[in-house]
Amino acid sequence: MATIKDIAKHAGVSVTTVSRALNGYSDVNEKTREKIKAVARELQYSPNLLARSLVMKKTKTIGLLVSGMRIEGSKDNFTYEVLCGINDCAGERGYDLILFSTNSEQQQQKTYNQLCQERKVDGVILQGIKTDDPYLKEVVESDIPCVLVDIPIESESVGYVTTNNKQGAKMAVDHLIELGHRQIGMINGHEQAFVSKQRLQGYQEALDQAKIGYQEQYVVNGSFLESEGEVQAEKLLHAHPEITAVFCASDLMALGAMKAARRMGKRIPEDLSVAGFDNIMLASYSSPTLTTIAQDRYQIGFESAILLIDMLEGKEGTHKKVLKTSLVKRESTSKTKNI
Amino acid sequence: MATIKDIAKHAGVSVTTVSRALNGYSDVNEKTREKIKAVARELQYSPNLLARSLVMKKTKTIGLLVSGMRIEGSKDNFTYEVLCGINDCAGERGYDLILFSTNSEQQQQKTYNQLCQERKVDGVILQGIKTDDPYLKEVVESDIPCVLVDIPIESESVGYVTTNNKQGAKMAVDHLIELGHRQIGMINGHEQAFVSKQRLQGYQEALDQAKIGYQEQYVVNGSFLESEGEVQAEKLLHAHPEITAVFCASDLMALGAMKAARRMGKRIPEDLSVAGFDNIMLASYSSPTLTTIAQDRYQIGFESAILLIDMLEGKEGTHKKVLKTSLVKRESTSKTKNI
DNA sequence: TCAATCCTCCAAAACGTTTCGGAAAGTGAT
DNA sequence: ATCACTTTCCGAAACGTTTTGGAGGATTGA
Repeated sequence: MATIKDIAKHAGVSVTTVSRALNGYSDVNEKTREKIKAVARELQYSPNLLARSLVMKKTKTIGLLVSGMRIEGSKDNFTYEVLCGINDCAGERGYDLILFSTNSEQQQQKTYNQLCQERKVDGVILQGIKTDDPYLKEVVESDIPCVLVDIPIESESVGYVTTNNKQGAKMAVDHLIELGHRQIGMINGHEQAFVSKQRLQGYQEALDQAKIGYQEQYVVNGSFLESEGEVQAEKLLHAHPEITAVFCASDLMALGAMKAARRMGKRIPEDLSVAGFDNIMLASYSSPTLTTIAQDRYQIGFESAILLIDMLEGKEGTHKKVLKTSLVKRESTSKTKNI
Repeated sequence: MATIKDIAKHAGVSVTTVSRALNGYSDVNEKTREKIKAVARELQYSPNLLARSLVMKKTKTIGLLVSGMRIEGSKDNFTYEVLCGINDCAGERGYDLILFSTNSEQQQQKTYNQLCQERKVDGVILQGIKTDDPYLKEVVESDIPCVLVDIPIESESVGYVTTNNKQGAKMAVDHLIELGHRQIGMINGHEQAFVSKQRLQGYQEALDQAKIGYQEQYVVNGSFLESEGEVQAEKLLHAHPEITAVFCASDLMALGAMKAARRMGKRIPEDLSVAGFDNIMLASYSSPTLTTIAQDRYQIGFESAILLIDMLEGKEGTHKKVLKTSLVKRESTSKTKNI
C-alpha cells in the first residue's frame, strides 16, 4: 500500500529521486540510494505495476489464448503441457501470463484485438485454434506480436512453433511398411487443422517412396477424438477388410481404433497394427501399449515463449521453430502375418 | 489505441461525458450517448483496463498460485482440471486469470504479498502448496481475499474448497472390507498434506467400525508418486505377506503398487485387491482397471472461483465448500479367496 | 414572474508511476 | 575569479481512466 510518494516523504527526497534510486539510475548518490532502499523495505513497498505499465506502455505480460481449455483436453494433455513450457520460460524471463477465457459467451463477443488491447498484453500465444477461427484473421492483421502453435504463419509480428508433422507421419508409416504392411489405412484429424494436412502428406510420401499406390478411400477423418476414431475405424475396416495396419493422426483416435478392431474380433497387433501420433500418457498404459510418434509438447510451449519474448525484446531472427519427432515402438505394431 | 479523449474530441463533448455515456450512467442524453457510442465504434475504441484499474482499485483479475505446475503433473491431471474449472467460472463472471510462475528462481525471491500487490489482483486461488510452504503463513496474515484448494483454513479473508477425503477413504476401505478383506494396508501421501491426514482417518474409521484393529506398520507413505508407491508397496507386501488388500491415497501410487505386486508374482485382484483415490484418466485404462474414489477436480476449481468471487463481491456466507466423493468399482478389487 | 426542479453536461482532481529538462552545488583548470 | 564540467537532485507533465461537485439552461408549478 505504500507508494513512491510515501517513501519520498519519509526519506526527505522527491519522488523522482525515489524512482530513479530504486530503478538503478546512476544519477543518484549511493548514500541516498541506500537510505531510500531502507525506507522502501521498512514500508514494505512494492511497485504498482499498473501505474508503471500505464506510463511505460509495457506490461511484462503475455496473453494466452487457448481455445481448447476444456476438461476433455485432459486425455491428451496437449494444452496443459504446452502451458507448463510457456509458464516456465515466461517465469525465467520475468513475464507473467494472463489467461484469456474464450469459453464463456460474454467473452465470445470481444474481438481478439479488444482482448489484447484492454489488458495491454505485450504479446500473445495462441494454441488450439482452428484455421477457420475468426480470431486467426485478426491475428495476422493486428500488429500485436504473437506466436501460433501449430499454425504456420509468419510475418513481421507473428511467428509459430510446430512439430515436423510430415516427417513424423512419414516415420510412422515407414515403420509400418518396414514391418511388411502394404494395405495401410489412415485416420486423420479434421480439415481445419494444418497438422492434419501435413500428416497426410507424410503418409502419402511414405507410400510413394515404397511404391505403394495412394488410395483415397483408405483415409478417413476422426476429429482427433477417441470416440470418433472408433466409429471411423470400424467403418474403414469394414469397407476394406484387407487393411492390415492403420496410422492414426492422434493417439486418442488410435485408442479408439483399437477398441473398434477388438470389437470386430481383430487381434492387435497380430491381425492389425496400429500406430498413433503424440505419445500421450495413455499410450504407454493401454494394452497393448501403443506405438506412436512422440512430440514434445512441453518444448513446444517453451519455444513459443522464447520466440515471443525474443520478438518483444527486439531480437532479430527467424520467427519460426519446427521441432523434431521421434518414433516410439511399442506393442501395437508388428510384422504382418501375410508376409 | 484510441482513447476516451479522442472520442471526446470527435464527438464534441468532454471526457467526463464520454466516460459516463459508455458506462451507462443516466445523466447523459440518449442522443449524445448514441453519438458517442458511434464514434467509439468508429475509432475502434477499447478501454484501457490499466488506467481504469488504477483509479478504481479493482482489476477484475484473479491470481493463480500453483506450485505444482510441472510436467509431471501430467499424469494425474489435478492442476489442469482444477484450472479448467477456475477458468470457466472466472470467464462467466467476467474475471481474467493471471498465472504467477513460482517455479523460477527469480520469482522465488518475491513474497506472496509482493506478487499480489504488484499485479494488484483482486483475489488469489492457491493450489498444490504444502502445509509447510512459507507462502501459507503469509496468506492467512495477508488481507487479500484468497481461496485454498485442499487446505482447510477459514477466516475473514480466506476460504477453502476440498473433497470429503475422510468419507472417500472410508468408502474405499468399507468396500474392501465388504469384499471380505481383513488385512488391509494403506499407502498414504506425505505428512505435508492435509488430505493425507484425512484419508488416514477415513481408513482408521472404517477399520474401527468393522472391529478390525489398526496396525501402524500397515501404513506407509508414498509421496503420491507412482514410483514411490511402487517401492513402498514392495516393502509393505514383503514385510506383511498376509495383506490381501491395499488402499492407496492416490491412483498413481495404486498403479505403482500394482506394478510391484505383479513383479512379486501376485495376481490382481485374485491375490491382492488394490483401491486408489482420485479417479484419474489412467485408472480406467490400466489393466486391470482400477477401483477408486472419484473426486471432481473440475468442480473443485469451479467452486473455488465461485467462492472467491463471491467474497470479492461482498456476498455473505460461509467460506468453505466440501465436495462429495463416489466409489468407482472396477477390476482391481474382488472378494478375497481366504473367505 | 419567481423559485424549484430536472436534465445535461463539464472542469479538475485523483490513481502511482516514469521521464524530460533543467537547476543547484561542487570541482578543477586556467 | 571565471569557466566548464560533473554530480545530484527536483518540478512538472504525461499515461488513460473515474468521480466529485457543481453549472447552465429548460421545464414546471404556483
